[in-house]
Amino acid sequence: MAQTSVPDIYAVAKRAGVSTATVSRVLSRPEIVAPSTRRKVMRAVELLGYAPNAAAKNLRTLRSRKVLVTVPDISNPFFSLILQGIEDAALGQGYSVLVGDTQHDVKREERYAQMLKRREADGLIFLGHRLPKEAATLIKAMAPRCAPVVNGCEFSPRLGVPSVHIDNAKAAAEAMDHLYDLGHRRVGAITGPLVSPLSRDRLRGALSSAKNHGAEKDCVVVNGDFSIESGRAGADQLLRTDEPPTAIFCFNDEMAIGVMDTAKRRGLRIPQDLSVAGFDDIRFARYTDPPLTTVAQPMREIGEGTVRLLLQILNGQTTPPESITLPHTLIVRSSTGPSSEG
Amino acid sequence: MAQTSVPDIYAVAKRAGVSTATVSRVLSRPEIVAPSTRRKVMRAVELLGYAPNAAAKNLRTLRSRKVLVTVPDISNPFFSLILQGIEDAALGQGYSVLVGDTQHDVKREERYAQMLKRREADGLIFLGHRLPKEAATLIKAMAPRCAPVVNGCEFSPRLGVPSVHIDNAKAAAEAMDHLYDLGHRRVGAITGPLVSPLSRDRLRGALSSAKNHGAEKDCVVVNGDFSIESGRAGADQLLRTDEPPTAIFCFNDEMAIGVMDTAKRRGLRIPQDLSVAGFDDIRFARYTDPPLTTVAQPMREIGEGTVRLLLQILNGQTTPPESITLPHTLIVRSSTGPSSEG
DNA sequence: TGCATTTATGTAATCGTTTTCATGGATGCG
DNA sequence: CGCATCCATGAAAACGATTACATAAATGCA
Repeated sequence: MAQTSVPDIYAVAKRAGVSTATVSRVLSRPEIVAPSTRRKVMRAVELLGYAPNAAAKNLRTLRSRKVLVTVPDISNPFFSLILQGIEDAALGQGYSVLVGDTQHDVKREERYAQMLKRREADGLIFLGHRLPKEAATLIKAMAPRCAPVVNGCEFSPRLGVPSVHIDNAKAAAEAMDHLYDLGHRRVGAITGPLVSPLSRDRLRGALSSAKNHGAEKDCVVVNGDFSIESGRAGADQLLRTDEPPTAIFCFNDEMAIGVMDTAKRRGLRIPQDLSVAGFDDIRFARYTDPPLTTVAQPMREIGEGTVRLLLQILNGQTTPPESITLPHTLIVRSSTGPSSEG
Repeated sequence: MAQTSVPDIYAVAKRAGVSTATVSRVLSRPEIVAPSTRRKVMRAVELLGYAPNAAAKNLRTLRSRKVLVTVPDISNPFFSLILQGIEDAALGQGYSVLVGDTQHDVKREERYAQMLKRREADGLIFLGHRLPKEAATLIKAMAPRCAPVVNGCEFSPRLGVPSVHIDNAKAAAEAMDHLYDLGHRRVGAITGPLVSPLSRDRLRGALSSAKNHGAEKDCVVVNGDFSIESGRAGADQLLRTDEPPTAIFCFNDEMAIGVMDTAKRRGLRIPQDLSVAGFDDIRFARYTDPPLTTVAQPMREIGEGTVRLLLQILNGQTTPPESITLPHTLIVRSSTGPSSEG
């Protein structure tokens, strides 16, 4: 009694009195079939509630119309905004997004990359700094920048993969310049993990600014890992010295939040006693107390850009795409102020 | 010269000197094939770098081993933590996650739900409050709670879909009780969109607490939409009255952040002049200034729970699963304090 | 009107697996 | 030793679409 089974293309063809080829054509290139048949078929499709089986289609066409995105930590607002940009752009192009939260774990990164080989996805966008081995193999087997693999945020020419990113060195230098311009001399910096090119670039930029201001000797760098906790630890380390810095530049906003928290607990006022700057401009940066001076990255645009690059590769009509550098902006709020030592 | 094409199961079979059936068996149920053959096959698999084509497998088995998750806004830390729980649990069970950021848009919700019909995914976990039409059809065609559709956060018996959630009414009541216990009498509440059962439940709980404390008349409710901005607007509305509330309970943490921001701008001290409580305990709640009193939800566990429910349905061995209510915790930090009017 | 094109449709091969069924050899048992 | 079972394997039929090729009808043009 109940028509339980899912209708297939044969059911539609039969119902419309045409062949399956025609049904397929109506659904994919309606313009090549006669209007009258088109209507017949469409009616049957609607009547039966038919939708083509994705697996069959993928098998036949050898494409999945899916993009795999590996992200170090979805719950990190920085990454989730990029992801949103990716998802949005992908949807617009008829692709859907498979996400892999790698939790910074190599094993998981590799596991997800395997999905490429299974043709579970047509391409990979990875947001970490490590290129999975599986992807590396794929790349070596193809012309440079022709493998369907794209990076977001990290830029490293060695990887042989196009990426979308900002000029991290320049951005970091601008943040430091801002602190020096306010009259600070002893400036601390809390980095991210230095295995990532992104952190190294920022460090390079920060140090070059210090040098430009003749303050290299007074610039002390401690390593962090982008967590609030490590911002705290870094602040403790920097502030317990005899001549503590009067300003601290953190390589992301979370660490800056940790720094402010620790500084306040130590009775320091921000920015009067300590200026703090961050990086990323996550949504909450403007609601910290005081609002955080930080470098804004165009997260959504980074995400959208990676999709654009990937599709260029997948459609493969043009020459292999170049990496894209997007503009950043230093946003001065009230967590930074003139040095009280001036 | 270059062995460019991807190896298929025939290549492996040939190389190992067995049939494709055997290769398939080695890969899916190794224990049923003789150890010697198993080794031969595995060697060939590794040599050729073979991985079974997902589309072919899906087509043959009629399962995709994918879960579709629609989330109103990935960049919202509340949802992204749930998503992380989902992703984690799914990976553990050999499923991967297709994410759909719906941006609260019905069109997009429907569009994603279509993927179920295409068998792009085996099941749907939706985190909003609306059940997509496509899913509703599916549900009606099956026994109650047997369709592969599960909800997270929202509980509404009417939907006919199991869900994982906390007891929102009780949680809201506890938050309000806490304020009344501190001696507050004029308490404001800023709700979420009242179309969602979750907000309605919280409102019910909040009002019942007010009633229990004989403070119904002094409880004023304004509507918000879970954004920081709406928290600000709500605060303005509540605070510009003649006898403003001495405490405000917000239905999420973002709005609480907005409220604190506005209150400070108006020169109020928190908690001395105004107590503020939130809901969710997002990561930043403990780093606001002062740290936010809020109701903690077990986001990861909610995510994991939805996967468990969904897999129960998909494996369909047991009876259809019941909804799950997880425990919440009121976390008292320093954004709430005794009423100064006491 | 007759022939060359064009247009609309159908037939059937194909995508790469899994799995049913059949089969031959090895094993267990009296 | 002979028969019943069991085990390991292979041959071939699905799974549900797309599309190259063939063909018949419609059209254009002289």
